[in-house]
Amino acid sequence: MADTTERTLRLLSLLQRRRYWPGPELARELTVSDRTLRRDIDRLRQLGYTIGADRGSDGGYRLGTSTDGAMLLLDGDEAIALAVALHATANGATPLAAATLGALTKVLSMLAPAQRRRAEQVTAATASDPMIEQAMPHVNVLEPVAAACRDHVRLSFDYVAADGTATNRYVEPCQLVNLGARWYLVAYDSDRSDWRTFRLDRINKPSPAKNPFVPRKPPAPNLSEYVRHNMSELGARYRVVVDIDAPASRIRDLYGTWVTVTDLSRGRCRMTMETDTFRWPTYVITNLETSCTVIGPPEFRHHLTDAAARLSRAGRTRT
Amino acid sequence: MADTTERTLRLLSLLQRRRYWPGPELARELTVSDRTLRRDIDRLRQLGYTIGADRGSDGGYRLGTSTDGAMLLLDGDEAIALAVALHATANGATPLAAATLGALTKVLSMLAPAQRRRAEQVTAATASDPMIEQAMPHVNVLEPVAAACRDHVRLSFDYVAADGTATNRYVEPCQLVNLGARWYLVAYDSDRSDWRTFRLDRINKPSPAKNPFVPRKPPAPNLSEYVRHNMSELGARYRVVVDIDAPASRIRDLYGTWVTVTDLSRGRCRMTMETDTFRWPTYVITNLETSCTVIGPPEFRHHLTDAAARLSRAGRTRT
DNA sequence: ACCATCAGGTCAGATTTCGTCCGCAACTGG
DNA sequence: CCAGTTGCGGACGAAATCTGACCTGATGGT
Repeated sequence: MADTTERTLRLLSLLQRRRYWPGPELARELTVSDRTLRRDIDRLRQLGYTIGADRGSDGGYRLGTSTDGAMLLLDGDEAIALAVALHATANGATPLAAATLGALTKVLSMLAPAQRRRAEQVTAATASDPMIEQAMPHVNVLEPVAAACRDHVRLSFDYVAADGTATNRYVEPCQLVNLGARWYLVAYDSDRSDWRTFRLDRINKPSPAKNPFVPRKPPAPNLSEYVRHNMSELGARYRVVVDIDAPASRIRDLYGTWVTVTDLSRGRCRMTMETDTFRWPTYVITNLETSCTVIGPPEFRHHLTDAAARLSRAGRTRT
Repeated sequence: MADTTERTLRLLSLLQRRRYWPGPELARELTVSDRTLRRDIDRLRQLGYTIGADRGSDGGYRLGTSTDGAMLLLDGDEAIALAVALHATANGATPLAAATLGALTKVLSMLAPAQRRRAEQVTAATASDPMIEQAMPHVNVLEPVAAACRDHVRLSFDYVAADGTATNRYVEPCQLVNLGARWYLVAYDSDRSDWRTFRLDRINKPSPAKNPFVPRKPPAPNLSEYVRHNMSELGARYRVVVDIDAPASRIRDLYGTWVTVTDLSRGRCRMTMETDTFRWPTYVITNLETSCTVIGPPEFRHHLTDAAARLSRAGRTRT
C-alpha cells in the first residue's frame, strides 16, 4: 500500500510470474483502480521494460524483453539455483567469464547465510557429480575475493604457500584467473612490492578493506597467459604432455581454455596441461577418438594402461 | 528527476555494483540531498534489503543479504551469462531442478532477441566443450514449453514421432521431466483424450495459448518414474547395461539422477542408462576405477574395446 | 576535542499520486 | 454491424507524498 515503488515492484513481480495478465485482474491484485494500474504499467515501461498489451475482450498485459538494465525478481530457491548454476559454470566459458563472475558475486552477496549454506550443500552434492569434481573454490573465499577485484579494495588473507609455510598477505587484487581446474588471484603484494599469483584454494579468511585504491597497470596484457606461465611453480602435481594425431586448431577449439596446444609437423600437435588428477586428461584422450601418444609423465602412462586394461576387461564377452 | 521509484532502483543498482558507498557520494550520484538519500535507503530497507551502515568518518552503506523476495539488477552480459549457466545446469541437480527451471524461464523471457541469440551461441560453443555434449533442447522450445507448464496454458506444437510421422498437437502441459540426456514433456493430449509424453527435441514451433486451464491430476505421483518407464518406446538408441563391483548406493550417490541402479548380490550392482552416444557411459566406466562388466549392447562392448586399444597404445612407451 | 558520518524529527512548500470522470481505439463474438 | 470488453490517455481536484532545509543525537576515527 503506502508506497508506490513497492507496488510497482509487486506489479513487476506479478508480470514475471505469469505470462499473461488481464488488466482488471492485476488491478484487483494490487488493490488499486484500473487507472493507476495503467499508470504503473507506464512507469515500468519508462523503466525500460517492454510490456505488450492486447486490447479487445480477453486482452491483457504481457511482459516482454527489457531493453535496458534489467532486473529480476527471484523467490528464495531461485536465487539459490542461480548461485549454484553460476558457480558451476564459472570455469572455462571464455566469452562470458567476466560476466559470469560478476553475476555470481552479485547473487552470492545477496544470499542470506542460510541460503548460502544451502547453495554450498547443493554444490557439494553435485560436485561429486558426473562430469568433473570441480576444484571450484569455496564460496566464502571466491565471493569476497572477486568482490575485492571488482571494487578495487585491498585485501588481506592468510596464505599457505606450496611448501606449507603460512603467511599473512596484504595485497591489491587485480584479477581472478581461471585455468581449467584451478583459480588464481593476480595481485600486487604491498608488503613485498611486487606482483604475486595466489592459488585461490590456498587462501584463507580473506577480508576486504573499505577504501578503494587506484588500480595499477597489470603485469601483463594477458593475465591468463601470465598465470599459465608462472604456474609450474604454484604446484600442480603433474604436467601431462600428449602428442595427438590431429591439427592443433581442432584441439584448441575443443579444449582451448584448459590446455596449451602447440603445433607439431604434419598435422599433429602437442597438448600440455597442468593437473593434480588424471581423471580429466584421461577423459580428454578417451574422447578424442584419434590416436595419440603420452610423452609424460610416467605416472599418467601407468594410469592409462590400467584404465585400458579395465576397459578391455569390461568389454570382454561374459564368460 | 521524474520518479522516486526510478531513483530508488538506481540506488539499489549502485549498491549492488559496489560493495561500499560513502553516503555523500551516493547523494551526489543521485543528485539529491543527503536527507532524501537517507529516506531512499529507508525505503529499500523496508523493501526487505538489509543495508548495513558504518558511522564515523569513512563510514558508508553496504548492501547486505536481502531477507525477502530479492531482486537482482543485471547489466546486459550478466543476464546472458545467467541464461547460459542455468541452461547448462538445468539437468540433473535434483534438489533445485524446479527452481532452476523457474529461474531459467524468467531469465530467458527477459532477454532481448539479440541477447538470446548470443546466449545460444555461447551455449553451442560450450556444449561441444569438454564434459558433455548436452542434449539440451533449444532455447526457443524450452522456454515457451516451460512457461506453459508454469502458467497452466494450453500448448500447440508440431511433433515428429519416433517413426517420422509429423502431427500437430494441442495439449495441456503438465510438467517437464529431465532424464539425464533428454527432456520430456508430460501433457494431456486434448485431441486424443489421454496422457502423452513428448520428447522435447522433437517438438517444433510451440505456441502457447492465452487462457489458463484447470490442471488435471498428473497420471502418476512421480512423473520422473513415469517417464522413465515409458521411455523405451520413445527411442533412445541404446540401452547400456553394466554390472559393477561396487555397492548400488555408491553409484546412486554419484550418478543417481542419470541412470537406474539395481542391487545385485554381494555388493555388486547393475547400472542401466538410455543413451544415444557412448561418450558418457564410457566416461562413467573409466572414472569408476572399479572393475565392471558390460552386459550390453554389443556395440558398446566394441566401443570400449576400441577405446581400450587406443588408450593402451597411447600409454605405451615411445619407441 | 574535532570532524565526518549515519539517524531521525519537524516543517513548509512543491510535487505526485490517486480515483473518478470522460472520449477514443482496437479486438471478439454474435 | 453492433454490443461488449479491454487498453489508452487527458483533465481535475483532493489527498498524500516527497523534498530540501533545518535541527538534535549518536557513533567512530584521528
